[in-house]
Amino acid sequence: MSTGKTMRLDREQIVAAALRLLDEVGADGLTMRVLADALKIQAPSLYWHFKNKQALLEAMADALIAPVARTVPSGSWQEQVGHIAWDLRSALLSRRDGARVFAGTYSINDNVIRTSDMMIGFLMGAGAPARLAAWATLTITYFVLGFTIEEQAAAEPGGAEGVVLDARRAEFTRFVGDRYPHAAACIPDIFDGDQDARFRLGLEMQLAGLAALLPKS
Amino acid sequence: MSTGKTMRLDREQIVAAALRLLDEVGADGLTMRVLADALKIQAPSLYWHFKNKQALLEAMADALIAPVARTVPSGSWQEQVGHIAWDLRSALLSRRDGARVFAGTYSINDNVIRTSDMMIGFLMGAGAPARLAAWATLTITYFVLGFTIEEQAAAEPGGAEGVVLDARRAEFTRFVGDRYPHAAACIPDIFDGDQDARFRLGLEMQLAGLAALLPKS
DNA sequence: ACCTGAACACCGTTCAAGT
DNA sequence: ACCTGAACACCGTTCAAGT
Repeated sequence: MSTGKTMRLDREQIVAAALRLLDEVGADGLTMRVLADALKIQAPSLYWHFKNKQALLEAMADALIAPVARTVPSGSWQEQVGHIAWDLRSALLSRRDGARVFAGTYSINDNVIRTSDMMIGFLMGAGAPARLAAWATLTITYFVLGFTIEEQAAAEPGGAEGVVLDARRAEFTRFVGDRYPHAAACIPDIFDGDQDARFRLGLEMQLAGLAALLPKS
Repeated sequence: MSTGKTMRLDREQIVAAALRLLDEVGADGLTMRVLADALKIQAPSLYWHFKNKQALLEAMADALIAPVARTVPSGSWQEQVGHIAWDLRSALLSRRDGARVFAGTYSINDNVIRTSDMMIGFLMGAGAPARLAAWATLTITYFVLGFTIEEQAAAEPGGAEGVVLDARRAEFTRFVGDRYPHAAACIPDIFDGDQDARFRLGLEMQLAGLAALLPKS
């Protein structure tokens, strides 16, 4: 039970440690040596458990979204699909750089299939043919990933609150100058920090688009 | 005019060479040393022109989408926005790993602002308030990026045609087993290779969603 | 079965120095 | 102004060897 000195490691413990470490050092800081240090082993030992770093990252990605789509949400198909999308985003947000790590592996794992299967099922239940259900599921996933990667990038480092966001806003404003009036008019909205509201709007857009493509019943 | 031996380099030539090299070696193969070799200089020389590799990648990203939104498309706002989206995808497709390189920098550059400005303008012309125009532009950009990254990843290496796709299909099928009937029913559609048709559908979904969120006029 | 020590073939980057 | 040579502090990964 207590952390004995001669405890052998298994894959699960390594993945858990790697995810914990991710919060501390970020995706770029998570090297095999740093992870090995945290586990009090030598870096080559990790290669007994995982054939390479990519395999470790895939296991991390799998674990990251393990909580998603664990229960079957009720309500309209919009509520059901929306529920999974919110679930996925919050799973990715649960670790620093979670979305980047997840997208970087773009692996096929058990939890990703389970989640997709559920979303496809909801869409079919709404009357979508297989083709639309499959492709729309991909499209919605791209949206959630792209959104969350950017969200975490904007939040990034130890810097105080919105310091990164302010810097980017200044850079953006400088670039825009007075040459791009439409973009200039949107600066307050582009750098609005209410991520939940933005996500909700993007998701609404996906669901409304989907509704429009559903065959008339 | 001819390639003299003592020609000095400028940033533009380096970026052009880097993009050319990208097609040969891919994003992972594009190291500072390899690029320097191709330019017949030493790696540290590159740091006179670019403060680091990230800055070089940003210049590449800028150059990559320079052709996008070069003329003002006509037609309905759906056609206008759609035109930019297709333009963006084909610019990213023009180089191996183009979408990955572009997304990886997620830099603010002149061409990105020009493109966004145009799209925002079209949406405002369609009656969207600034907030919707800005956020929808981001959402559509996420879609194009996510889609094209996956598209290029599926096409990837020197392998014959659809060999990577077939391997992934086999892996996917194995994972699905008989536990996920909805996903299983979609396998032919998920691994359908007609990327243009998929892109068209995803784009239609974005535009239909957008239309639904536009204030009634 | 699980881990170490030593090494290989790389990276990006710096810096003094050359022309 | 532009480039080189040499070096630094890292990477991921391999492999024989230990227990």
